[in-house]
Amino acid sequence: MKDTVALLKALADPTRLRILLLLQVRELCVCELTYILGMEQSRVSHHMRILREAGLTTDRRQGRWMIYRLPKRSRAFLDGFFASLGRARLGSSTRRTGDARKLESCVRKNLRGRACAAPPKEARS
Amino acid sequence: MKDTVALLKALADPTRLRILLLLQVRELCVCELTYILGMEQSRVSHHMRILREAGLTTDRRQGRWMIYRLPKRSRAFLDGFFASLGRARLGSSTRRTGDARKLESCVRKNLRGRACAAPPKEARS
DNA sequence: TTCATATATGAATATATCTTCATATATTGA
DNA sequence: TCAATATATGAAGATATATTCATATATGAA
Repeated sequence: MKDTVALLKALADPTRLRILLLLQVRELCVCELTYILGMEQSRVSHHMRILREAGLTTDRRQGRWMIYRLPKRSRAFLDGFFASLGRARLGSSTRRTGDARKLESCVRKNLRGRACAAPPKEARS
Repeated sequence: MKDTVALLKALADPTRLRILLLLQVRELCVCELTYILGMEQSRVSHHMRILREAGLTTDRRQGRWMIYRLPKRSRAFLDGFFASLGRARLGSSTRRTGDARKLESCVRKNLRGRACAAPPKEARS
């Protein structure tokens, strides 16, 4: 029960849901998430800690970047979990916030280590 | 997204999870829940308001009692939702807390209107 | 109407969670 | 080694949530 509540608390936050939806598409470093979410780096890191401690994500260091991803078990769990919520609830609203679009631009332009340092809440120049 | 987060917040609480698991078995009035959970009546009522506003429960008045139950849609939703969490997580721990046992004693002895008034955190005399 | 029971609710407090700021650590490259 | 970049983290402040206490409302029965 305690574990379940802890897991649900980790999931019951809009920022963390956004992060999980993004990680379903692709593994991401903190600076990419910072760029996509338009938030401060420390804020993102704090959320990543909560996700990690809930067992939802794993990370590995790659050079200066810390890469977060969904391990297989989380991926399977989240598929079922989001399905139980009704995927219409989440998928569409993600696109609405532009997360998906920004993620694509990270992928396309390989922004890691470049636009990452851009100030939050701004589009890249 | 906002709706989803609100729903998850309603679910991410141990007391409310206990209540939902109990309502999966049987509709219950507040005094029965107060007895089973061993909590103050106002505390239970506050939680019931949150569950109601999240659309998870409905209620009807029956005499002096307010009866809460899971409408069909919630029942279906919760089946899927709990399944996605892995039912081992919840079912067993509910029995451990004795909720199931106390619920049975409510059912068996038809305690509504009798043991309901018993002070919380005590077994009936 | 008056009393007892069942429930709801506002307000105060307690507690938990989130965000921000400052700063520490780790890595890379000059 | 020094500087720059990427990330983590402790602490303070801000905000949200939960609990308790007092009290209001509604019902049924005497």
